[in-house]
Amino acid sequence: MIRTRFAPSPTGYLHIGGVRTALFCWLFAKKSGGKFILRIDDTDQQRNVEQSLRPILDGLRWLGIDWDEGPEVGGPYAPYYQSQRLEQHRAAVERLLATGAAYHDYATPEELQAEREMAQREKRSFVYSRRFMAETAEQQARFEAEGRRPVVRLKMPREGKLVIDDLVRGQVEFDWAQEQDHVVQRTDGSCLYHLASVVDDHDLAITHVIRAEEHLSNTPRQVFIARSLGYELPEYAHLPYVAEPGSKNKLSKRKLAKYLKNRDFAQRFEHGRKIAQTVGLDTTPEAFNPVIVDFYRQVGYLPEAIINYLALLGWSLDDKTEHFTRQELLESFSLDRVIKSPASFDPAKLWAFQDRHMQQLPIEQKVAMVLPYLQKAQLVTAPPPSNVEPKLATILQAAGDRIKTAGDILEYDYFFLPDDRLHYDDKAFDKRIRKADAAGLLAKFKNQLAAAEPFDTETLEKLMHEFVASEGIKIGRIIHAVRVAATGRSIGLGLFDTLAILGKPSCLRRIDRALERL
RNA sequence: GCCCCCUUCGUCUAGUGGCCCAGGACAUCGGAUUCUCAGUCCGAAGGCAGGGGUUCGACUCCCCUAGGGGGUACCA
Repeated sequence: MIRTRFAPSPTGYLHIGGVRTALFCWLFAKKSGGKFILRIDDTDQQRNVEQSLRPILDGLRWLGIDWDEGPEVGGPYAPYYQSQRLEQHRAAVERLLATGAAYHDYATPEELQAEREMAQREKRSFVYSRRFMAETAEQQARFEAEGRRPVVRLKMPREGKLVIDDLVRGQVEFDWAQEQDHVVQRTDGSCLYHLASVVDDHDLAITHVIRAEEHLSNTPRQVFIARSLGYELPEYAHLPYVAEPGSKNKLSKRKLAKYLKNRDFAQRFEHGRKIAQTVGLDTTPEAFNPVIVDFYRQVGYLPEAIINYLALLGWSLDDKTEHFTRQELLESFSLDRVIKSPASFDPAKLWAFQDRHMQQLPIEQKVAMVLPYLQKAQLVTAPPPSNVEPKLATILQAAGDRIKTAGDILEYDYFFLPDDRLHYDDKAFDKRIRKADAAGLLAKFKNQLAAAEPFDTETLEKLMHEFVASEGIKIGRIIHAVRVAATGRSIGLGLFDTLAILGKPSCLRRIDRALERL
């Protein structure tokens, strides 16, 4: 049984790169009927773990990356919080000490630093002299008499090689002599991450450690710990990290300002910000940032699109397949087709996936996605009046692929605004009505509309063509004017759909209002 | 400094010695279609980091250089 884990720290947000790692772990486990475990590495978090974890848990759930064991779902290997496993970590350190794989060290930081600098000056790698190593009680007593306090260090091998068969990188070799005698337990008795991680992975029966490549260099010390503890080694797979748009630096939440200089990034951000603001969300970089998964949830992206995009960020099936459902991913994913080099996050490409997945979404589901945005913008009450959902379905039908994220519905607020609260875009009004000298035509066309029966798309289209023919004008002269009069804007859905959805009374009132405005 | 990893169009990638004067996708730029917008269709431009080998033949194998990343913490 394959068991993989994702082990986030409770940082308060779910990073897009972290999601990619979680996704690969999830896919790998699930495709073979294994288990995906969520473990919380909260050893250095003092407070508010619950609160800092919330966005991570919610984000993963929203994306459909569900965990078989972990917070809120429990499991046979509980607890799944690293902070609740301290006893096991300490016990492991004791065993390391007992078998001679680790020792008490009484060197001061300054003494160590001096050795390090010496090594650097001599252009060789630093290896601790073990001058303050204490392996017996007598040695310990002597150092303690000098007022020194110990840490526990690994007694790493000083010869030979370690060969790791990494599932994405192939064979990677390390010289043991290059490794440090890393600290595993601090003076205050607390344990360090690598020790805790190895012990927890073993205790949770993790078979495959799939994680970011920043841990590749850390693997030797972890292998040493695991071996010394008599553990069977897990398989390792080190994933490349997700890089910034247009560079190979690691994607970072803190560099939003820099990323916004990238045109695509800025466009997607602006699009999202407009939506977030109209529904009253916090749009500070802390809360609203395209590097964080919440951004996409708030703007109304589809989890399926994000999953599809992220899966292809560092993995591919072949030279042409790009569109994957979750099920298809589960069927075709494999670690050996994971790329070794970092991949830049490209918001424009994510957008293209969003567009495609949205186009394929059935109307009823779009209605359900979009409705909350109208409610948050106070254009529709909650629960909605009975006519709203059918109306929304019609709008979405007419909108076709113009609505690319759920929040885009807010572009069409004019379908929900009372006629007397319709806002006119001044530029559009000026150009298409005032300068176009369209008042007379509008008034005439309004009379035609008043007589239209039934008031549906086909009838209105026919009406318009007859009108244009009888007036001997180009259709452009009237059609844009009508659009601006009815919606306040110069762009939108097909005009006849728009008018039909608005209904006759609204259309007439809005044209009147536009004429009065002149 | 030392160790490890990585390097194909702007970006994501296909490519495991001849199928490649390198294929697809996003983005870009043209053109067509439409009442605007979105889309759709057609087309264009754009790349094997550099240098040495090996080979009849190299994007593919080897070496070197350069660039990027990670580790080298009583961080995770």
